[in-house]
This record gives sequence, structure tokens and C-alpha cells, in this order.
Amino acid sequence: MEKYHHSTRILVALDCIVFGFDGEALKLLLVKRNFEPEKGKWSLMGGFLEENEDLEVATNRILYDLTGLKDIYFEEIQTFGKVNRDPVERTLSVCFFALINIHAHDQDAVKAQNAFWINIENKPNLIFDHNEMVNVALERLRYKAALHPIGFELLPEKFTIPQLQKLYEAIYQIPLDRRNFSRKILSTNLLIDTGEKNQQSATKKAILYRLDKEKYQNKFNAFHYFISDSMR
Amino acid sequence: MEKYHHSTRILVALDCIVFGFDGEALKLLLVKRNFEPEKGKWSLMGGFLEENEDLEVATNRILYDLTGLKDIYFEEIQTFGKVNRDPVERTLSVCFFALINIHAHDQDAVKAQNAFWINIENKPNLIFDHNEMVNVALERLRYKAALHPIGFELLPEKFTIPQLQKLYEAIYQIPLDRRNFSRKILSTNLLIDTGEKNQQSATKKAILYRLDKEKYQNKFNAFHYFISDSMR
DNA sequence: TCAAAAGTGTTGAGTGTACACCCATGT
DNA sequence: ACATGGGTGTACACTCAACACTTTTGA
Repeated sequence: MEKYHHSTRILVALDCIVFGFDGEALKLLLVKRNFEPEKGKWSLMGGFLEENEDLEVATNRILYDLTGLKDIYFEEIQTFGKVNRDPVERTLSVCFFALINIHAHDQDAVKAQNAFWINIENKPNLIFDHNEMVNVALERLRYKAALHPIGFELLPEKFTIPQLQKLYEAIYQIPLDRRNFSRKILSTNLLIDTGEKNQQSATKKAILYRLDKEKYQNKFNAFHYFISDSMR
Repeated sequence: MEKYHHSTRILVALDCIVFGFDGEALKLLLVKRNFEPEKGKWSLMGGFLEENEDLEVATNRILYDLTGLKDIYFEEIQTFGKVNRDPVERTLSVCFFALINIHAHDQDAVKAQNAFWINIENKPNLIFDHNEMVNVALERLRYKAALHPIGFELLPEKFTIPQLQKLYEAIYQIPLDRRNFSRKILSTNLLIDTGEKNQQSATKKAILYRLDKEKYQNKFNAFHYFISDSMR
């Protein structure tokens, strides 16, 4: 290990993949850059780590600037560190993804950043290594959502089981059986019947549920837990 | 987003949690520091990211310097970025864990770094935030090993099923049923019978298997795959 | 011949999957 | 009345957990 002063100090950026769900498709919040470098092209939302700022604080700052929301669910994915990943100057990028309720964000904040919600199937080409970041993020989302109940983070506070099913179908791009899905979700006991029904539906109105936040915390890891008891 | 030159450039370190298994207990390769800062105390093995070095290259360099091994299995865990985590100067730490066959490493390299294998239950107190890093790494190892066949990375090329079982028992600190474990492992079809038997055993000699590396690559994600078909 | 470790077999309980059926709503 | 979407029920197949039993080896 070298002495501290021998080593190089480098720029540290944070880049964020923001996922949303509009009821039909999985969406990404992407920035049409009106600033240099690569002005006019698409990129992820990002920023630089500041001098006296914890990494986690910087993440929250960037998410807040973009969406106007606090307490967003986010998760670090990976730190990207190829020497030439940023052509202007060597920059490390700590990359994370965030899940937000697409209806709750501050539209003015999004406009101010020149950001837009884009269907994940229509994702434009992004600058630098941002395409790879999105790929890794999507993979991680799929992995995580299969094992832990993070899907709820993308829905409004009150939601129906069919809505939740559509979300999972959008994430995995596969059809799911309505009846088995319902039973599986209800068997987690994470949902509380609000007594209300979804008035938007044209046919039978679905029950609106909300998340049991206490159980959500406790069961977060137990959701599909490991060493599946099966081996004991 | 600011202009590049407005932002601070900071030191970037890499810290590595090296896991090993001696047949009985899970072990960590820790460094008794014979250099400043915190000379005389215990820490993880680490180093600084160099000027024209990809992050991944730096990881391999650090692992090679410590163990004399190449092509080690490793995985990034998290980047630690609290402002005051390093009292000498602000330093970001990209943290990862590695799994190695404890019998294959270069003992001279380890000695040169003043590193020692320590039972995970006897882990001494470590400097800075290295204790937290070990906690996160162990959690991640447990998570990952339950879903993917990474345990093999800790064993010699040829190994027996009882050895593999002891490894899992060491990782999770729980007893496993011999008969069910054996069937479960064999049902993955990842093991190839070498025709040889473990000569060390005092009683009945167990069959030595080796990993089917091709299937290992293909099945890595399928091992315990998601959206467990159960929902289709 | 006996103890200890390794390998194979079996069974009941529980879970998941693929269905069928019924209910509520607006046109 | 009927089409559409939401909610509940059921049977079969499969998997897992908890066992018993047999085989191999060295002392």
C-alpha cells in the first residue's frame, strides 16, 4: 500500500437509473442534455460528489433535485471505473437505481432538469457507459423484485392486485396467471384491504390494498428466504 | 450538474474481504498493519486506485499481490463514502469480496503482506469502517451462496459432498441434513464423479467430485431461479 | 466385530400449477 | 343479456423434510 500522497485523486460522479410504472409499461427517467459535454444527447441523471458530502447524502440530493421526493427507495448497483469511460476527464461513477411512484413526483423539478419518462423498450442510445448501467440496473431490478417485495415502491399508496400483476408482467415481460398471482401475493400477508375499490375500472371494481409497512420491514428478507429451510 | 472543474477530486481506495475455508471454519485473510496509518492494528487488504488503471484491473492487482493467484472469483459489494471514514484524508473505498481455495494461495505473498488467516468467529477489531465492510460482505456471501453455486470457489478442485456440506454449515452456522443435502446438490448435475475417493478419511472414503465448469457457467443464474416458474 | 462416516431409499406433508367456476359492472 | 374483468375453489403433480437402512473402512 502506498502512502496517501502518492496516489491520484479523481472525480467521483453519481449516476441514477430511475424506474417508474404508469400502469402499463416500465419507464425510465432520462435526461435530454441541455449542457456540455454531449449536449443534445440522452443520459442518465447524475451529479458529482461534493467536498463535504457523504456518498449517501449525495444520492438523496440528486434524487431530490430530479423528482422533488425524499425517502425514495434506492440501491447501489456498481461503481464504474474504466479509465476512459468519460472522455473529458477520468471520472468514477457510483451507480444506483431508484424506484418511485410515477404519479407522485414533482413535474416542475423533472422539467427543470429536462428529464422525460421513456418506455424501457424505446430507450434511446445514451452517452458514455450509461447504456451498460441501464442494463445492469434492469437485471438487478429483476433479480431483486423476484426475491423481495420491492415492487410496491413503484405503485401508488393504494393499489389493486391486478395493477401489481401488470407491474410484474412489465418487469419480466411474461404473462402471469391471474389466480395464482393473487393467491401468492395475498399469502405474504403484506397487503391490507382498505375497504375501498378502484372506481376507474369499467367492469368489476378491484379491491384497493395498501402495504403493511411494519410487516414489509420485517419480512423484507424473509420474502423468499434462502437456504430454503429445505436443506436443514 | 456542475462543470467538471468545479468538483472535488478525491482519493479512491479498494478494500477486499478475502474468504477461505479450511475444512472446518470460514476464514478471513486479514492484515496486521506494519505501516502507517494505524500501524499495528488489523485491517482489510487494500490499495489505491492508480492513475491509468481500470477499477477492475486494480482489484485483480490487489488480489494478486496478496495471494499470488489470478482469475479469482470476486464481486463488488458496495462503495463506502462517508466524509470522515478515513481520518487522514477523505477516501472513497470500493469494497469487494473474494473467494479463494485456501490451499492454493502463495504463502510467501501472504507473509510479505503480513496477512493471516483468521477464523471468522475470532475476527479482531478492524480499523476505520472495515468492521462494517466485513459484516456486509458476510451477509452478501450468505445471500449469494444460497441462490448460486459459488461455494465451490472455496474448495479444492476435487472435493467430496461431505466437505461441501461442512462449508455450507460454516457459512450459515446451522447443521444440515446429510442425506437431503447430498440429494439436493447432486440434483443440480453440477458435479462430476472423478472415480477417485478421498483417501484421508478414517472410515468410509467419500467420492471425490469436480465441478462441471460448463454447466456451472450456464446454470449460474438458473441455480435457484426467480419468479420461480410458480407464478406463470 | 464394532464404531463412525458415507451412500441410498421411502413416505407424508405441503406447495405450486393448471384449471373451472362464480360475481360485479357498464353498455 | 352479455362481455369483460375480478375473486374464489379444487385436484393433481411435484418437491421437501424426516426418517430408516445399508455399505465401507480402520481399529
